[in-house]
Amino acid sequence: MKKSTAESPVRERATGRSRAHPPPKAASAPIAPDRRAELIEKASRLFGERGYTKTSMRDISAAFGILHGSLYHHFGSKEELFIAVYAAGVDRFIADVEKAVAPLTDPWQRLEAACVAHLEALLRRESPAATVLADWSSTYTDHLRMALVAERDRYEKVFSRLTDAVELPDGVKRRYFRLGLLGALNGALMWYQSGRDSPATVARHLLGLFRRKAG
Amino acid sequence: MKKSTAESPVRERATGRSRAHPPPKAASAPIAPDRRAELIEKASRLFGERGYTKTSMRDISAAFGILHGSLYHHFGSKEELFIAVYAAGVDRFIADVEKAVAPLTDPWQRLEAACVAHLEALLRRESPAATVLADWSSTYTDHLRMALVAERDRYEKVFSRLTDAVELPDGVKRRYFRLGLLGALNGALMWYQSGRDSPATVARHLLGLFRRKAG
Amino acid sequence: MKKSTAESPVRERATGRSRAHPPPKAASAPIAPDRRAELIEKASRLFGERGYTKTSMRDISAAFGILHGSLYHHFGSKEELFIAVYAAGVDRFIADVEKAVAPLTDPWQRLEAACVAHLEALLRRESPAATVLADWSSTYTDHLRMALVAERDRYEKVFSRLTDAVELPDGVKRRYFRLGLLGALNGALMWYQSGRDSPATVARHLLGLFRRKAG
Amino acid sequence: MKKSTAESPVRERATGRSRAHPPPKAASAPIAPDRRAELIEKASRLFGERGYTKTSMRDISAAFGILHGSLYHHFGSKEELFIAVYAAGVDRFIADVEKAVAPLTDPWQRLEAACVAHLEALLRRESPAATVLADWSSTYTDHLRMALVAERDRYEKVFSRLTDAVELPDGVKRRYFRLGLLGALNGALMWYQSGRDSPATVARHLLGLFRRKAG
DNA sequence: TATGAATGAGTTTTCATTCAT
DNA sequence: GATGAATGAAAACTCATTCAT
Repeated sequence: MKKSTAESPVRERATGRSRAHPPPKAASAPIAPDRRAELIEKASRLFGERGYTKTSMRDISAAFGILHGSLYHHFGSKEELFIAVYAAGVDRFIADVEKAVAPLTDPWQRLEAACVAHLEALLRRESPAATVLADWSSTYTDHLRMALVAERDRYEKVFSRLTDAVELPDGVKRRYFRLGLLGALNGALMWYQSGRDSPATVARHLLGLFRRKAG
Repeated sequence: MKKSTAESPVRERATGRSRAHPPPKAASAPIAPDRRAELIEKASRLFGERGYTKTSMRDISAAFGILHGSLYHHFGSKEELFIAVYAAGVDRFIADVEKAVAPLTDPWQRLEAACVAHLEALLRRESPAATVLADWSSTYTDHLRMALVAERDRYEKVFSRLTDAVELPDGVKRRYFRLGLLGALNGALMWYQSGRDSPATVARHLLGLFRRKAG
Repeated sequence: MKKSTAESPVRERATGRSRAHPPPKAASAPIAPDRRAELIEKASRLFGERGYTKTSMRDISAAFGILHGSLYHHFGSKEELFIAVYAAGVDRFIADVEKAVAPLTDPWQRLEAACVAHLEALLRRESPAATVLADWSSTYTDHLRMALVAERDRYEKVFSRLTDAVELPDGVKRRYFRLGLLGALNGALMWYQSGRDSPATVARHLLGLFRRKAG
Repeated sequence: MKKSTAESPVRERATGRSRAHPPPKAASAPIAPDRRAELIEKASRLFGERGYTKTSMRDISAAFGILHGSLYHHFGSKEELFIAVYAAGVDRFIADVEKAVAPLTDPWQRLEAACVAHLEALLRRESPAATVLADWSSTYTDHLRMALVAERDRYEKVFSRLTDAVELPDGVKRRYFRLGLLGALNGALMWYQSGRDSPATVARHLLGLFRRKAG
């Protein structure tokens, strides 16, 4: 729902069906505006909660109120669906991070905002992207894994720009700085318990561990 | 349950190799010396490579040279087997870390040695413990997850002792320091590529990111 | 049923090309010129290559550039479509044979020309008629099988006229002569390999096996 | 049943499990002497009647009185089962032909006996081998087709020996003689109607069409 | 005529588990 | 301890067909 309107040009690419001819009869048919997007949304939640293997096409179709055979009208395979879901999740991560960063100019402030946005999105656990950005289960097919890696890289590229802008002490390799930071954040998926510090606080604290006074 | 109390009996059973001097074995029967340990070893490798869901009892029994029905003479269920395997993996992690740390006295040196040992064990990927210390797939049953968490905690307790000994700047919470560090290390599971830096080098560099001159 | 009576109207509809001089088309509407014939053509090729069961309505509609639901505007069912396709194939077989035979008068020469035409059409494999004239898969419904038999008979009638005209030695039953000859020819579907003798050569040689000097 | 005892050494190869160690405890366990052979027998009949695609694993398991999942205890896949069934059928064809031929010495008499045995086995339709020796549906996977071709060749080799022994007029290629003859016989699968001539009579008549007085 | 969505019954296959021998 | 047979539930996927728009 949230995402069915306009707002992110990214989704166009993510869903794959870039709609060559927009519905000309706009006024007459308010029927299914974007069943597909809705479906991705629902599947997202399930995959996010139960993981890839333990979420069956039956589960998804049931949640969507159709028979499982009918799912294949929309997606050719479970993998295809998962990739779409994942891509949508990455889109959202990127959007969140970019929105958080936009108004700021100081590199460290921008990075901090990004970490907060990242951790919040991660712990919201609305999409498997959350999980998969962090965890690397051996559960996937090679084919699937490759598609997922591509998506993950898409996100990391966004993150790289932020870590690259920051000033670091001599001898610190940017690559390890970035990967270490992301690792530290993503680890929270395993140990974070709501009730204690907020995601934002945790994110700030974790980033603090990596930050030096002067350099 | 059985294993959550004492802390050592578990290891005995699980790995079968933690005892320096072999049991007297005088009066008792010369039964199966350690089929069980062998089984755990084989299962370990499979679970480690393919993950829990994608490793079937058939696969394991085949690797062990028996029929899948026969596995149930050794372990009551797949979960039970997995927990044993996982516990054995944790044992090994602990053993590795403790061995690496033993000859040293300086806290930071000890921690560094531990990080190196940890990352090496992790990337060796010989056991699912590796994966599961790091990744938190939603693949498991609640029951299973609880058992696994207990094991993970067993390991983290060992790690805590080392991070607790280290001197940190004011304002750094030890908990986040520990979790951040472990997260950074475990993240390598996703991005480490043999051929570039060695696990040891990576571990040292990552730890370096968390280290301050004075305090 | 529809097609079993008259014998020619079927062909008209099926192939759409059996008419030497184009229909006057004066008064009538210039509707879809022959979408239907085009469809049959496309379906023909698919059924011919993959067989009845392994060719799905999806495949056909895709080859035709429409959605599978839309196929049902043209044909009420898969069986109906297949029968039409098959009938068109038989039409073509008949046309080929008759064209080959037309200029000749000597009975054996006419039969030989027919055999050549038959085998060439068969091995071109452009239509399931090819296959089905020869193979009798148990794949079909009773209903379908009956319709197909009727079509096959239509073809065999043409062939009968040619074998009946030929002079045979005493004691040779014409029925077995005809069926044996057709069997020998159709068998080539299984073993013919392009690159060796041409279909025409093979046909002549096979017919030769059935031919006696005097009688 | 018929085939579960001894009689054909061929079957050993056909079923593929040549039984390394014969059951030592012969006297004690008369339980399932050859479930596998029984299964092949049942499957044979079904495949023979309905064809490969239209016979489901469900059908087979039902006919055998077990659940469909249990079939996979005996055969790894439908294709594997079909190949076993087919091989068993070819075995029987070979056995029939060889038995019929054994007491005779005159080449033409031997060939005639073989044709009779062949056609009788074919029209008995007890196994898909019957069908597939004759029909070459495009229904099969490449993998399956190859396995089947190998089996068919095994049979044709037996037949070749018989056609090779016979004296033929000059100019008749033995290859086409053999293939033409088999084609003529196999064609009967499509048109034979019990009630008219017996298979033996038909076979003799068809062979007669290929036979010359002197040379 | 065509589309897009859905149906419902079917397919093969996988797998943890049980149990008599 | 091990075997071999079977269970039963679930999985992903296919496909002919229908129908409102």
